[in-house]
Amino acid sequence: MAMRNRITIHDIARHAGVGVGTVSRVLNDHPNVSAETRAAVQKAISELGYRPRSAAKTLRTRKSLAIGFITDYIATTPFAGNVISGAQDVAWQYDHILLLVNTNGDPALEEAAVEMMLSREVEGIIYATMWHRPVTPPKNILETNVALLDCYVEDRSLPSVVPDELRGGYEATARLIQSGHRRIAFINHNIPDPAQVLRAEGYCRALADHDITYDETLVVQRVAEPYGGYEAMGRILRLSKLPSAVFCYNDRMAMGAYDAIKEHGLRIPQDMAVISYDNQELLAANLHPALTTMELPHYGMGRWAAQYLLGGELKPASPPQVLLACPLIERQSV
Amino acid sequence: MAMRNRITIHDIARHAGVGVGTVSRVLNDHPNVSAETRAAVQKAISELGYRPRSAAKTLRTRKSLAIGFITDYIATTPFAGNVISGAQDVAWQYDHILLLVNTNGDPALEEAAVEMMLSREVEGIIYATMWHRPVTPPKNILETNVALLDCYVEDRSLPSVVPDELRGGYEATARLIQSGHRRIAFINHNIPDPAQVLRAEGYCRALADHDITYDETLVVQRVAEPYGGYEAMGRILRLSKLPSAVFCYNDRMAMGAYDAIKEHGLRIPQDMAVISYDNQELLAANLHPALTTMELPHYGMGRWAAQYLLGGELKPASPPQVLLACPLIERQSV
DNA sequence: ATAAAACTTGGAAACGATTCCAAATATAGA
DNA sequence: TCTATATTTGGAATCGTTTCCAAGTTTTAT
Repeated sequence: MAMRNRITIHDIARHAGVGVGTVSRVLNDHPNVSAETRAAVQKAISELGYRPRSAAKTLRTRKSLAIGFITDYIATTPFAGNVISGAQDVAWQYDHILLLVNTNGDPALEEAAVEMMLSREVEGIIYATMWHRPVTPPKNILETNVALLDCYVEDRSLPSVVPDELRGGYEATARLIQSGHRRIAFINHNIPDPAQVLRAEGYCRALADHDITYDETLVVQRVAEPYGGYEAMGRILRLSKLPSAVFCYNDRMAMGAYDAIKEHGLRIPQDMAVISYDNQELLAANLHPALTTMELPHYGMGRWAAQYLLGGELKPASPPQVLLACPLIERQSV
Repeated sequence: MAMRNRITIHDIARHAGVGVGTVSRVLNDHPNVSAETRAAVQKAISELGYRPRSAAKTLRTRKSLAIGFITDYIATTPFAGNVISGAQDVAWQYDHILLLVNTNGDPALEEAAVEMMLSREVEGIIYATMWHRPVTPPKNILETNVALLDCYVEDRSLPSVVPDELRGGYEATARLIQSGHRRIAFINHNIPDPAQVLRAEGYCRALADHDITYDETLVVQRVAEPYGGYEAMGRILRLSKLPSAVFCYNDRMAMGAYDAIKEHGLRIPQDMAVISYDNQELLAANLHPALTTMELPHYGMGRWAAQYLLGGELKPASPPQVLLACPLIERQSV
């Protein structure tokens, strides 16, 4: 293998009887090359099996046709593939490639990764986290363009794309109300993070908009795992006046809630409707009944970030803070 | 942002009062540079904020310090992160970066991706699939080093790393036998693929090694989804002589089997032990009881592939076909 | 037919590193 | 002290493109 390809643009030029400038011109299809010349060069290229050396091009043009992608916990989440896929799809569309580094959240590694990417003169860097939160990226990242994905900096000084949690919380709740539910419980995460507070806010606003008074006994917070959901639901089911629906912070908690509901002898959705957040296919589609849930726009965020970096629009003075909608995935639990 | 860094090795040389060769030498810590000179150069480097242009280095040395990573369905599987993480960890250790392209199985895109990577003079390419199967990679991939990951070519002409399905099937079955089970059902996928046939083979051998006669009524094949597992288990539970344990093709089928077992009024593991394959955390850890399963060595395959490409050992004449063990993850279902 | 404008073309210079060679300097051995 | 050897050093050549300029050719307008 690896038979080294030593053919250069000069060989092509000689073989086609033209100058190197001309070869370069046809390679980059510049105008102002006569049809015959172009054909001759094309022929030489295919005859000699020429392959351009991208390092030489990058050196001369200062464009690497690459964007960096730095992420934290890629291995521990099923969402990673979607965001990478989104970024990759648009990168490819612009003839760019993704330089990927996974850091496991190690700041030293992050900084080294950025340094490596700067050396490679990337067009920009996507800094992605696997759950929505504020971050402080290494400062050297400011030497190129950045797009924060599923995260943001507190002072909003960097462009960012995150899920529209508030609207998601609102719409989930509204969906329940629309089905006739008036007494709706909310099982939330017990640690404040953007998703936690914004979904709660959405829940409240939806209630208010439909003249349902907020009942604090209906919202209970636990750890965001199935057993947390189970506990929370258990508590709710001990209430004297039961709700007819529940909105869960995520699919994992909903999974636990399912168990509690079933153990309590209630049917889903007839006796208790359930809606949740994340759309972890594996889980949501396979629970009984299948779980209705708000999807996190991972693919879309990937696309947005790459598009922002490569789209070439002037970067506005104040960095955009984009919220992407979380589509409702209807299944059987409502 | 993007304040262009125009400092080169020549600026450093001038500022430090040395020649460019010397600067290069300290940059690559070659021996034969006096301590004072080295210090002076280091000083100049940090004073001027020099950052090497990797394109120039690559052009001259023909080493890009990068490896390609081509994969098919990255978005649709929760395993993608693990294999990328494995590859990335060793790539980084060798100061290399991953160039990632996701192709969704499109052969034209695959070929274009390889071409791009060849232009970039990668050290080698990892060609990874998301489920174990034979493949035929684009021919141009042969112009560099390749490592096939979770796949192989029929004629075994390319190095490959895959899970040791046979041994996994054997050990899963043996684990059940070790717990005293003698009548063991096997719910398998209904489409022959390497995992399907090899796990079945492992099951058979384990039985044979423990003098249990193979009973074909105990093995039933269905689609590899929860409902397939449910159907299969239903069929098994209608047998006049019930097994006391079942080995499932994957966690998803096991999920369906759980439902059937519970509906039939049996307890897991007391009345029916369950073991399966894949270790999809999200599922396996959250079923009740938590599922004992064989883990697919995704991280390990990622490491192996990158190590093979970068390790620098002479490539043996006959390409290695590596089998990686699938560790048993003990939970509560056996 | 001629001048002006528009296309084509060749090839030198540049991008920024590494590598090699020859020269300069230091060290050791006698 | 002087030569032989080892260590340091500077700088030209090189990697393979793109870009620019000047020159040559064609087309158009008058």
